[in-house]
Amino acid sequence: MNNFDKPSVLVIEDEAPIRRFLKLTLSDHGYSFHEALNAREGLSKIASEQPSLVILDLGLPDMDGIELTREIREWSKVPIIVLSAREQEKDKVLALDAGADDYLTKPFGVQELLARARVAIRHAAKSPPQADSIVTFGQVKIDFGKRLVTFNDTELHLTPNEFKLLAALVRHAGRVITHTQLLREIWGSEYTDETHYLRVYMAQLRRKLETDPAQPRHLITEPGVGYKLKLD
Amino acid sequence: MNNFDKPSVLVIEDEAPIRRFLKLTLSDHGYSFHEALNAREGLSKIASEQPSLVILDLGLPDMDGIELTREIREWSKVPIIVLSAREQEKDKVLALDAGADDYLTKPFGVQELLARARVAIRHAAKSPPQADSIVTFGQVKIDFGKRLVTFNDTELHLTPNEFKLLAALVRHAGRVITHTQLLREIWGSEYTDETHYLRVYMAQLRRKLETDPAQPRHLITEPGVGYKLKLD
DNA sequence: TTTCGTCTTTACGAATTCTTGACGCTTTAT
DNA sequence: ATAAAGCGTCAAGAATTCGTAAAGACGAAA
Repeated sequence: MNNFDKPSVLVIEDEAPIRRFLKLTLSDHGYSFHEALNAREGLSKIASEQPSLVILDLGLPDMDGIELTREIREWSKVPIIVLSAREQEKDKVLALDAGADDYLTKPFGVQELLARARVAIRHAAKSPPQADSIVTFGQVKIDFGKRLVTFNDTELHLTPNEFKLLAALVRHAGRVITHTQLLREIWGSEYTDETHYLRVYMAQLRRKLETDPAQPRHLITEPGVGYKLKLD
Repeated sequence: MNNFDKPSVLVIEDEAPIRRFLKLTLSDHGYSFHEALNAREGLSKIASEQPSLVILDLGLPDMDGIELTREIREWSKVPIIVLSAREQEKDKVLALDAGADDYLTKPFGVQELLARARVAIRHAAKSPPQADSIVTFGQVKIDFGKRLVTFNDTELHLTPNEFKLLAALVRHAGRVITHTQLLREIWGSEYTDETHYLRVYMAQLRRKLETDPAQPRHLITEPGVGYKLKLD
């Protein structure tokens, strides 16, 4: 659902090693990662994070995984991939019929999981020709699905870094994001000291998106801390 | 697609015993059954029978199953479940990225196959009906049914790769598609670094489809990201 | 075998984007 | 008040990415 730039995955898994493993592989492959340690937390995070995919371990402490699948399906269409140690056919049939979209037996291969994740997300993207997630502020409109930004309804061009920065700001709209956090999200964690980059790119964004770049109304500096995007 | 009475399944499989076995089980479980013994026959029966699901064996005599999957996906969204004796992860990834919706290793359980068939058909039921097979932009007209492209009403010839690239662009018309995504859809997931392929084929497409190839109005470059097709 | 069409690979100039440093302004600390 | 630090702006050179043509590789058909 979160159409900004990266697809996001919610992993519901109580075993820490597998969770860590999934976090690494998924983050490495361009997914933003969220986690829940039990069914209850999983349900609430599906609602709050709106992930584009749920990966769900059947053996959770507080609720049967099949039951959880059914609960999710009562109100959400988010793709679900079930992981399980159980290889019996009966389990697979139950999970799939409960509403799961795929079923993988542990141990599974990373590449296969990633490929099946792509299939699940591809399905979801095609389903209802859902409206793109569009964010507006001032005279600016951002269509993340089309990667299109308009100012006063005239299309304008953003470079990759400009767009990534804008996306990061939108992702955390309304709140302050620290320099470190922004640099990590856009350039990677080796660049957390290059606050210089932010100054240059914020200036470029303001020049393109603000009516008066010298008096920004939306791309706000939080001195000594970071930046924030004011919507409205 | 045949939503009226029974869902129909097309099995593309050269080994007679498996074919017979599938025929029995599927018929027993309320599916109407069609069969094809090779890839060529499979392609033509998908067009003529419009099945609601294709079950496809990778080891066909006349064409690589992965390639067949990709060919089907150029013009059809019918759900595809791949059967294979090969359990290697690489094969699964290739098939799934080529457009298959699921992958089962032989020997497989009947109940599991049936459950996965239900999932596939459930997905298809949710997605919107087949997209229009004729697309126009500028002076270009594309008829996907006939695999025919005209410029100013004069027919012009596209090579297989040119056509695949164009089809991928049309499939995502209006939005930016990343290099990785295009390469994955056209050449497969092992080619995601060969961005130079895109450059030469985009150039060839522009030469054939744009009035002024140096100033493209429809086949647009998004520097550092990918390409997009602007209709209108 | 040759021929033909297509695909793959290479090379290089052109275009775009990124990085870097300089400079001046403002705010904060001393 | 002065110094120091943080910020905004600009622009030049570096680095990357693109477009294009053309040559070699490959396979199918004659």
